[in-house]
Amino acid sequence: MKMVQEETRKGPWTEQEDFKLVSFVGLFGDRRWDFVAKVSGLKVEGDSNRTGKSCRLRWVNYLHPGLKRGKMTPQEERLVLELHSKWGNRWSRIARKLPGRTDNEIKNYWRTHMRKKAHEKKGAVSPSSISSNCCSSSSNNHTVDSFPFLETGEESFYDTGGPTKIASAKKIEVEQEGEQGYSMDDIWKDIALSEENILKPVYKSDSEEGCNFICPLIASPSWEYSSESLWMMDEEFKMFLHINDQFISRYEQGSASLIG
DNA sequence: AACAGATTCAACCGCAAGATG
DNA sequence: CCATCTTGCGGTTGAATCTGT
Repeated sequence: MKMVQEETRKGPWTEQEDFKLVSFVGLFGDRRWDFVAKVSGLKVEGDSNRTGKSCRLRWVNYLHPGLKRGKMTPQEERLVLELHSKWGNRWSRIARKLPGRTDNEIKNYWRTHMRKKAHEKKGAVSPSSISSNCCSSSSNNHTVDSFPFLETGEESFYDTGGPTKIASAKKIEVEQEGEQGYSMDDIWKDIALSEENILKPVYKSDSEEGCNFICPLIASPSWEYSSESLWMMDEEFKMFLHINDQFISRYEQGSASLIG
């Protein structure tokens, strides 16, 4: 209810901010965060509501279409333990091995895990660390070896081009609690629709299953870095802003009708 | 039902590395 | 080569939520 103070912390992101960010990342790709923050209006000149850094974080940890939500599976837990024993606190590196999970999430998980472990140790001293710990429960038929993506290179899941690969490795289901009036799923759908109507993008029609991954608005790798065409000049850019306004007003309508 | 303590998770910060001019 | 800017990473914080009493 009561939101965070506005002194140093900018506080939680609003749905509208999310929508703006998603829209502009779709247009410009998930690089150049400072630029995205500025053109989306999230970062106001002089004021610094949402820095590029902040936008990136929000995208990576929450808005990225490939994100899994919900609890870690026993297999994932085991993998985290395994990799952490190998690499230590290299969270981003570990996260690359767990498609759909972010370094932040893993980091948080680890903290929780360590706390639990510390508690357990209080009761019983068990040197049997990682592999025998937490996840060796009955349901755990998978071993680390069963993760096919372990064999692949360390392509970052955050890469916009990544989800396609991830989708083929593992179907990701996004759990929606349903408590949000306008979930990210809805936003993505909405964007996809808007896109069809307005932008006529290059669309991967063969990717039904991975609709969480392959949002048509996400800049495809093929043009993401072609800087000359991408980083357009004023007039063209104004066009984009105009289009985005349409997105936002569409969103606001939808949101308002849900909120009441 | 009410409270306290524990847990979860989104967000921020500082720093370092890489990119760019 | 150097200065500046941007991005990414790991650590930390604190509000929200859950759980036990």
